[in-house]
Amino acid sequence: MANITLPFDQPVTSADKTFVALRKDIVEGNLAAGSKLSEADLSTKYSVSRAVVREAINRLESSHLVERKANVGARVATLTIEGLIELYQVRESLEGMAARLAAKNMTNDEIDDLKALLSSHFDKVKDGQSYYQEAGDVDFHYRIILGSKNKHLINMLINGIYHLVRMYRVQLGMAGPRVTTAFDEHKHVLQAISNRDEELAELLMRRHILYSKNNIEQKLVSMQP
Amino acid sequence: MANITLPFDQPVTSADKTFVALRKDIVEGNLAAGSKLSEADLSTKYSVSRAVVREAINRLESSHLVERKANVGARVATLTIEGLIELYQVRESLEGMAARLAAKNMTNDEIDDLKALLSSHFDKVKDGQSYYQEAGDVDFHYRIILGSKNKHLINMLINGIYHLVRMYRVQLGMAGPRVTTAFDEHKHVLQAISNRDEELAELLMRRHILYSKNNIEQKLVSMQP
DNA sequence: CATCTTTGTTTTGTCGACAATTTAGACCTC
DNA sequence: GAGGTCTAAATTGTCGACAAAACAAAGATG
Repeated sequence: MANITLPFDQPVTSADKTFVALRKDIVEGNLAAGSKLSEADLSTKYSVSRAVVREAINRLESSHLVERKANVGARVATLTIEGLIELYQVRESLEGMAARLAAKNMTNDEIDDLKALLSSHFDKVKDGQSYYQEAGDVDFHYRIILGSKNKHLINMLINGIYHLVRMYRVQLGMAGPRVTTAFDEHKHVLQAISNRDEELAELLMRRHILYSKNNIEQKLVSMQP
Repeated sequence: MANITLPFDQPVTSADKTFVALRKDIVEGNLAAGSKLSEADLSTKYSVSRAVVREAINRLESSHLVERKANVGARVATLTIEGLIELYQVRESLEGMAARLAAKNMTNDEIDDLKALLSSHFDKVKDGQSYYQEAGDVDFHYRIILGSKNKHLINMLINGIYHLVRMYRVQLGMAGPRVTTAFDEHKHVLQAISNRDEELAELLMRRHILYSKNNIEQKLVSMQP
């Protein structure tokens, strides 16, 4: 079986660090959505040369977090409802495939681990700790994506789309309920994977993401007319 | 022939041109798969500074055409059967979604245009001109991808995956038949889109790509044991 | 003989300066 | 006052030089 090169390479070079720092500031809204990114300003702000800022911005562009025009400059991506919908369409497609491949390629050990993780989530949900907002959900999806063992898929989702999703979540404040239902959905997806039912795993994952999209969309239109 | 050069911004800056030139040389095999990309060498070869070569390489990395390690350098992507399979899995997922969205979002005019294009293909196939190898197929898929009207999807496929697919096609010599069957598959996809049947459009597109993958895979294992 | 260290070379990473382009505002024309 | 043209400022693009890290070859040590 093809073994995957490790997913979490940590930042080593200066451009790496600036990239990560910038990404964090963008995702968390310290750099406002839609605002201009002046290379000179960022250069002084992060205490590095303009060259490394440029390289960082280039990578941010590949992550869909900034948009760039030749001879004009870069702007932080703007957040719109249409954009969110488009993003979730891509997610539905890719993560559905990830679930399908996970049903085929995850080892039994990996599946067992994931079951343990999910049941630890269940304990916390049961105890009334309404955690699950973020970390738990992300962790579950992460493992399935990695379980697909598909290099392109992993890279696109984890280095690409994922951070943009988080940017939407953070800045539009998706705390929301949907805790217990989402938990059940996760359980069913994992059950399908455990049964090696590729078709069902994909179907359930797609529905899970679709529900999630509808939920968020509904919230947004209700508070922003 | 309606060989449309697409509504994508053409290279303007020097780094853009170098990026396009490098991409071409990689896709067509002038720079061997797996070979090392020395910044200094490329700098002299393309008569630009090392800075622009670096920027071009960075973009090539986002296109999955080169792999890069910090403090070590960049290598042209290597072509393997596993890699090809993974690539087609992603294609199946994304282009399936593109077809679904095209069934929803393409205008009637766009659909009519595509019908005209396809019937012009039919004439050529009927006349025995075994064209269709490349341009026709690509053109058809392109239009559906664009018809999805999904920015992320379009960008991922056209700026990303697409060139890697072409690299595989060129370097592994996929001329192959599969002309008439592929043509029929295109016809049926378009029919579903015309009927605004999203579900069927996605299903048929996924099958079309899956068949294509199986076809290529079969060829590869027969000539490479 | 194998292994580790050292040292010199090559390659990548980072920097500051200059060139080219865009942008903003003053000025002119009608 | 609207519109256009020109100049000046600011910003991005490109370059060559230096710093730091990886690589390779020779020598030292057990």
